[in-house]
Amino acid sequence: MRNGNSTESGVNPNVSVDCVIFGFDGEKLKVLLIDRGQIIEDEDEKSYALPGNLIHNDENLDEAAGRVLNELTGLHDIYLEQFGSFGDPNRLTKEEDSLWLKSIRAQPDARVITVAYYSLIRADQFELHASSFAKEAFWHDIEALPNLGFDHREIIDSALKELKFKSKYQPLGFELLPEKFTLGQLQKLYEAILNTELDKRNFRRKILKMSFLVPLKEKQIGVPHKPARYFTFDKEKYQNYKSNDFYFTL
Amino acid sequence: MRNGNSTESGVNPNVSVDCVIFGFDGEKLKVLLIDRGQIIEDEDEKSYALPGNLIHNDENLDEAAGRVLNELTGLHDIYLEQFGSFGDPNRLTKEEDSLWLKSIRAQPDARVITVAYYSLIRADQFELHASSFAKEAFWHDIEALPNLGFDHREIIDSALKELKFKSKYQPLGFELLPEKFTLGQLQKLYEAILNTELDKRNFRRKILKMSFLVPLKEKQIGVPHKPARYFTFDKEKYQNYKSNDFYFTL
DNA sequence: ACAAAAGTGTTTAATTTACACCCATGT
DNA sequence: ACATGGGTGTAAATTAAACACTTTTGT
Repeated sequence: MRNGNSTESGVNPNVSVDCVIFGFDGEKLKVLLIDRGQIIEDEDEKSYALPGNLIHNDENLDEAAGRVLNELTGLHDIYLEQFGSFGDPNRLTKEEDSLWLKSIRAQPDARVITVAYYSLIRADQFELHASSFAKEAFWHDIEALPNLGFDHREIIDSALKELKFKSKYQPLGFELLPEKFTLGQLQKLYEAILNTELDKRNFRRKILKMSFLVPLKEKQIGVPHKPARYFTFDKEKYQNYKSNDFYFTL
Repeated sequence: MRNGNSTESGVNPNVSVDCVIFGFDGEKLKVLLIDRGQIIEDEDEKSYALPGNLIHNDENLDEAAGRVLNELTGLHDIYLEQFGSFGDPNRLTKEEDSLWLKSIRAQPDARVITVAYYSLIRADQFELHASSFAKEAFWHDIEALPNLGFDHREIIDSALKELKFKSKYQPLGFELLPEKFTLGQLQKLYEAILNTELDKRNFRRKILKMSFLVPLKEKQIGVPHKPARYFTFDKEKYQNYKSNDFYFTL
């Protein structure tokens, strides 16, 4: 069967990483996709992909994920969490995908298993700069995803499931949130992830009881309503919370 | 750097699977290890390993894990759950490990990332039959592990963490338990995993309220105390429970 | 008769849920 | 003045925690 010989120096032909970057714009959840710049005869057939690529032999998996994400989208210093590996032997066999692989890979038919990572960032706080084989990097609504290459739909579904799970069973990490935020924004984020509405008073009470949110003096300015107080994470207390396992009812 | 060329037909030189099989003997948690049969000058330096090996190019990861586990230990039809991938470039560089790899692998210096699986079974309900490069397969107490090759210590720690987490946040699956069991046995299992003592009455009330445990007519026989009723899982109700996410306070 | 684990309820404390009004700001 | 989201408390229902005695069997 298909198998990998190494010709690209230091690139491992059989192992890739893929990044599912969730973005929150204050209202809705998005995913970061790339356009591989293929020219397709039938426009409706156009497909997009997650930022991902083969690993190098001298880097570990986390490093590879960070590097690949940076190379394709310009994002850097994003906390990435591994959530699964996908290795169906047929995951690369869509017609379009294999054409595309032929155009960029030394061994386009090699068996590839991919290690998948996810993160959650503020969509509007990071600039995207597509490069390498990414013609464009852009946010797409998490509902109604476009055609995706490979098994990337499945990978996104799996990442979303993981994100939902994690958000209920442990607090969203400071890694995943902007330095300062209002409780309203935080609630909207949880609502977007869990796809439900939450009671404002109960939400605030519970999230504050955990006491790793610290109020800042700063408040919103220029908003056409009572300005909300900003909060930030106390990383130490947050770590304590994370190590004692606990549950979280919103 | 080290990189894989394929010479073993169909074997992928860069991707392996490792299985952390937890066994419960009614009292304590064990892990299934293999003896690779190395002759070591200094007996104290002897090291063991998890059952694991390279994948084939025509099988998916779950299949590979099942196959490899069977080849090395004789276990078959064990439900295996993927919980992480390990890919430090230096994970294969212990002196003894690389000697051993030279003796069994076509490309002993290839970069290998491993996809790890775990399971939990009754230690006394399965017969072990070591074969392939496993000279012996045996249960070892989870406390005080012996020297282990590669990064297998780290992989076991990670699996145990996952098992603890899962056991608190969703019920242990029927996949992981014998067909019939008493509530006392089930409680002992939870106590072994969580490494705590639980209140008998509270435990029974809570676990029964979930109602996927169904009482059988059958009771223990030959025990020198009041015989306990056997229970079994109702798989349908259990699946419902699993899909609605929920929490579980023991 | 004794040892050993099975089986069973109640009381108290903590947590969760549902719910409505005033406040500060920009336009 | 009005529209917008911020901010706040309480009562009722549910859930969690602590705790002790009787039962059934084998030896």
